[in-house]
Amino acid sequence: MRPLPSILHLDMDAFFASVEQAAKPSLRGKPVIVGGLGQRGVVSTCSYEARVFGVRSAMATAVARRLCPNAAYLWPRFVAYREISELVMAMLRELSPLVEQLSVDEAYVDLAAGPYGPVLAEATLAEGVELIRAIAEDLRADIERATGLTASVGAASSKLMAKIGSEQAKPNGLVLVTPGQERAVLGPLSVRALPGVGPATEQALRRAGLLTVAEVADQSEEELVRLLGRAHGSGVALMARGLDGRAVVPDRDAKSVSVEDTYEVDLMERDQVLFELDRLAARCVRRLKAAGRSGRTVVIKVRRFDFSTLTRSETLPGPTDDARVIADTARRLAEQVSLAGGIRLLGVGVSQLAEYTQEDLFAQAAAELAEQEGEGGDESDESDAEAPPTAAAVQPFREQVWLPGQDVVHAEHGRGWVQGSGVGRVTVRFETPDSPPGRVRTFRIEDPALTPAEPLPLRPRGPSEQP
DNA sequence: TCTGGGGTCCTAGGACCC
DNA sequence: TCTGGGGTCCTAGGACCC
Repeated sequence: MRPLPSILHLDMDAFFASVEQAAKPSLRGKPVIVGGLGQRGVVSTCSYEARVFGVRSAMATAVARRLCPNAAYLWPRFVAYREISELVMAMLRELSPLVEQLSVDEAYVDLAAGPYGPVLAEATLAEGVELIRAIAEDLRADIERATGLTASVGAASSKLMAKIGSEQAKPNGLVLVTPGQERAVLGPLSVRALPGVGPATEQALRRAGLLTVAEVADQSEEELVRLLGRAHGSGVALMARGLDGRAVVPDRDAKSVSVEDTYEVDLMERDQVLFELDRLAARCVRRLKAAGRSGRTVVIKVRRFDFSTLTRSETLPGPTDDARVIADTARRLAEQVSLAGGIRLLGVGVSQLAEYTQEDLFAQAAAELAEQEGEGGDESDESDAEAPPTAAAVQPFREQVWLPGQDVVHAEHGRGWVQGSGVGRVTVRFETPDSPPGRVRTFRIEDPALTPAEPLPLRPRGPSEQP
């Protein structure tokens, strides 16, 4: 393992909720809960003020509402989060070309591969540690200046310890694990602190009387393989001893693309299921094409009323990105599944992805052209006739839907966000990232003066607003 | 109070081939 | 007439992560 703690793990603090507080001045210092707000929604992220009430990520929103009825409940604004994420990731890339992004708000950075690498290579342990500490603190300060958001950072000689470090640093902190201190830091922690140890592994270890990382580290690898299986057992054995030689690898190509929907009311009818599979297949194909990929294996996912979940898959002779082919395969797979009791969730995915090279694109375009010219309108007419009625055909004029948290602009009152809506009214708070907390006004939902808007960039907070 | 949506990796059994 | 081992691919399910 490397002699200096030159791997950083950066994690934005309560990311979605913090973005909302930065964008919406009236929510600063208040409990904010971001997630699905429907009957079957779950919490994505909640602010630290909400955590005091026991609210947690992945909790049913219905539970959160009982624990913290006075919080602000907001739908996620992914466009805004992605913009800020790109800003932060660009800052990380200035420290090293080796940036491995784990999610929208989390990444590893290998400082040894960047501009500080040569200096670090010459440094003593004490010098190196101080330089890395300074780099990490500068980074956190830069991120806060640029976005108004705080991040926590762990620095260590391995990914494992850097991640443990950032977890311990939260919120708004830095923890640097000095090389050699790994086992001392890990030992007292719960086994759950190890990445890859979830509820099932925790239970398996608990049945063997192992609760802490130190207790796991005292077991032989053979014993852990016996308890947890080949790959997982040896992985846990190494991690518990603080051993982790994994390299920081900049982002790999995706191996699958999938989309899924949980329905507010369980689907009972076969026709409904087939219709939804068509929509999901179309969405999946849009994402596939946007990524310039095609796939060979089509998977459907079905979750029943009782939460039991199954998948069915079929591997095609060659890769495709054709919506018709994928939808037809999904429908065929659905015929193998009983609908009794109702369907809560449907998903469509594609794996065994292939790169769509230029050649493939031309080949495919030529094939499509030949198909259209050769076969005429017959085939497409037929498949259109078989297609179920679309939502638009059934309900051509959908009302404007106003989601809590959504950005809007009013012709007279300017920029604001939707605080809530119901019974034909929508309530808007008029404020922007750099305004003081704003006033609330209520409109008819079809008020033509009110329209959806793009998110505003976050501005750094002025000194007077610093806590 | 009731469980999202997007992924990754691993395991195991059966088919098929040599 | 009975009996092989190994490798690869496909399918299904499960654990885990954010």
